[in-house]
Amino acid sequence: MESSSARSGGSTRREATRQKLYEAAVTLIAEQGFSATTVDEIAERAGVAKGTVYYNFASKSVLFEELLRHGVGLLTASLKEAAEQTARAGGSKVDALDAMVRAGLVFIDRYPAFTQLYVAELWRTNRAWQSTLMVVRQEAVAVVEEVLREGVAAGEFSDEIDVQLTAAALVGMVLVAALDWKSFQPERSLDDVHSALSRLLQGRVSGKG
Amino acid sequence: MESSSARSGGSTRREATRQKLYEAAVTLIAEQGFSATTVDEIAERAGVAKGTVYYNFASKSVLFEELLRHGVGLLTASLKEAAEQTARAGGSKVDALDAMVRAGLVFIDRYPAFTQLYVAELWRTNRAWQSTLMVVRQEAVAVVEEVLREGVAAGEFSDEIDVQLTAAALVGMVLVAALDWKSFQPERSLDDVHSALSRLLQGRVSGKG
DNA sequence: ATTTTTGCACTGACCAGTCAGTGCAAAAAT
DNA sequence: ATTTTTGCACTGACTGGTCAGTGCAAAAAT
Repeated sequence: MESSSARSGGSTRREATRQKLYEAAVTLIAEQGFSATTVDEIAERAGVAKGTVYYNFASKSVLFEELLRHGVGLLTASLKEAAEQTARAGGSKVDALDAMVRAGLVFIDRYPAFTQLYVAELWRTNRAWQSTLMVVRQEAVAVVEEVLREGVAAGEFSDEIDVQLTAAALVGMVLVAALDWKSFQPERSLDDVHSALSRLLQGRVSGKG
Repeated sequence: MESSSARSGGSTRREATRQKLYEAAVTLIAEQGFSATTVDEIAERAGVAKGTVYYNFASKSVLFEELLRHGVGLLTASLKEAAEQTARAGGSKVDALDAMVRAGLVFIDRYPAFTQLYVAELWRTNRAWQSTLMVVRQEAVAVVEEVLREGVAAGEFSDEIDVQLTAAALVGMVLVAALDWKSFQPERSLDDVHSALSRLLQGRVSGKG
C-alpha cells in the first residue's frame, strides 16, 4: 500500500512533533542533565503524550543523540558560512577567525540551552552517545583547525602554533566567555562581548589603552 | 558530647573514609554524571558499606557538594599561590597570568576527573547545589580578575579590556584546551601544552615563524 | 566506653519503556 | 453516494525494575 504518506515532502505532522520534542528536551536536559530529566517531563513540556515520544524516537538516548546531531549541524554550518563569506570578501585569516567568533556568539545567543548541554556532556566518558559526540565535536573544531592551517600555509600565522590545541583553546575561549555572558551579564550586547573577545584574539590586551 | 572529637587534626579514621568516598565519587560522577551514579557504586568503589556513606554524609547531594567545595578550594589556593609567587619574584602581570595558566594545567593534570565534573555542572540551573557552585566559581575566577585589574591599574594592560569577560575567556581557554589535551592527546607533555597556550595568551600567533 | 563501620534486609517513590486502543482522513469497495 | 478498510499519529494506564535512604544488631577500632 505505497506506505509513503500523502503530502509531498514527508509527513509534516510528524516533523512538527519531533521539533516540539527537541525544543522541550533541550531546555530540560540543559537545566537538569540527561539522567535527571524524565521522559514524562519532556512529553509534558512538548504537550504530547508519553507514547508519542516513543512513537517518534526509539528511546530516550536516541532522542538525545538526534538532538545533538541536529544542533551541532546548525553550528558547523554557521561557522563554515562565516569563514567562507570572509574568504569571498577577500578578508585575512584573522578576519575569518573573528567572523567565526561572532558566528559562535550568535549561535550561543540563539541556542543557549543547547550550548550548555553540549559543554556538559562533551567530556564525559562511558556514555552511550559518546561516539556520536566525538564525531560531531570533530566536525565543529575541524572548521577552526582548517582556517588555522590555511593561515599557517599562507604565512599569516606562525608555523610554530599547535593547530589542534590552539583551535581547542579558541573554541573554549568563546564557549566559556559566552556562557558567562548568558549566565551572569545577560543584559550586555553581542557586539560588546564580541569586541572584548576580538581584543583578546588579536593580542590587543597588553599595552596602554 | 563535646562534638569536637579527638584532638590533633580531628578523628583521622573518619577523615580517611571521607577521602576514600570523595575519590570514588569524583571519578564515577565525572564519567556518568551525578544522577546516573548510584550510592551503591560509590560505596563499592570506595570499599565501604553503604551505611558508612550515610554515616559520613547526610545525603548523596551533600556528599557531592562537599566534594565540589573541597576540589575548588584546592584550585583556588593553587592559583593564588602562582600569582603571589610571581609577584614576589618581581614578575609582570603577564608573567602572573602565565603562571596561573600553568597552575591551572597542573591542577587539571592531577585532577582530570574533578575538572570534568566541574565543567559539566557549572552552567546548569535548577539544581540543588547551584548556589554552592556559584560561590565556589566566583572564588576561582576572582583570582584571575584581580590580576587583570592590577595589570590595568599598573598600565600593563589596556584599560579598555573587559575584566570579567576576559577572565572568563582565559579560564575557558585553559579549561577547554586542557580537557582536549587529556581526552585526545594525553601523551603530550604539560610543557608542550603550556607553551602553546602561552603563545596564544601573548598574541604571538600572528606573524611568521 | 565510645565512635565508627559493617552487612543486609527492607521500603516506597520514581521512571523507562510497553501496549491495546482511539481519532482521522484518504483510498478502496460496493 | 455510501460503506468499509487501511495506515498513520497519537494516547495514557500499566509494568517491571531501579535506587535513595532506613533500621538495626553485631563487630571492629580507638
